[in-house]
Amino acid sequence: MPHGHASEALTKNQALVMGALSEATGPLSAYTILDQLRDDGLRAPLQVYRALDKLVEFGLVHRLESLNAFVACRQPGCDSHERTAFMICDDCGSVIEITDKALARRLKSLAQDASFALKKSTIELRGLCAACTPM
Amino acid sequence: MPHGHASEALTKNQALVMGALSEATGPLSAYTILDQLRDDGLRAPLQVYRALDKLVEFGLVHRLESLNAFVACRQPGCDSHERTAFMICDDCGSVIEITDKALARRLKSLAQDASFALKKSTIELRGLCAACTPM
DNA sequence: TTGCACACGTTATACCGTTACACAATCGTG
DNA sequence: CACGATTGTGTAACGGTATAACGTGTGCAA
Repeated sequence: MPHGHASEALTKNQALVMGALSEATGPLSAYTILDQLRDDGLRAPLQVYRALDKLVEFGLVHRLESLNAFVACRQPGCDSHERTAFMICDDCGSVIEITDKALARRLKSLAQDASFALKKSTIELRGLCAACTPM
Repeated sequence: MPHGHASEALTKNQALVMGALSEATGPLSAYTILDQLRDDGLRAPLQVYRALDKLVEFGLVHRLESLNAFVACRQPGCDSHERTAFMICDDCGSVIEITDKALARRLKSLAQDASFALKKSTIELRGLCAACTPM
């Protein structure tokens, strides 16, 4: 199996959760995932949360803090997973995932100015996507 | 009749919740606030959440999405409340509140590039503050 | 073999937030 | 003033989010 994270050998539960997120068009909550996977043998929240923890760790899934939900990573390279920004449409729920070097630089610089050892950035922009913006 | 900002005439519950947050050294969860205010007559979560909603609306309090907690706004001017960034120490829980024009500009620009009508930015940086960073 | 690391399964519980309903105070306008 | 509209309040019940504390099984390395 080629390159990096994306080819981790996932366990059964991890694969099930990853599958649910990959097929979804938008973010899913852990409990929504659980409901979708009951027929596949998942019975308890913890089974989903454990899988999600690993998938986030592998860089395959992002957690959206402002939604308490999760999305599959859509980035090609999937690097800079810790500096990804999201635009979340309050109307249709769609999520745009972006990584921007200038933004990352600015955050890094701000952290340095404050002597803050930056580990992870949560950047979630709320508003209306192009399709949902009235003309 | 909201216009001032910082000197709003708060209702009783709002003042109680604001007081709890102002005295705290760090973020408080809604339930922690409730516990602290039981002796002052607050009995139910909703009383706290209603006050918090208003305080956030007034710009006196920030919600930290990645903590599910709330902090009193420490900014002098308290403008640009929708574009504030936070550095949250994973060790001691302290919160540094900053607003940065360059950062705000970059986010606005990214949103424009995506035709995204930006309403609110959630920017929460996790890591270690200066005091908690090993030398 | 023994110990360790890790995934898994289950129950119970804690924590976060809202819905629904009812009542009181306030305020603007006719 | 009287009326309705708005806003704040109080309570109970509930639903959504996440973890604690058990215990099991497996693979692997010392």
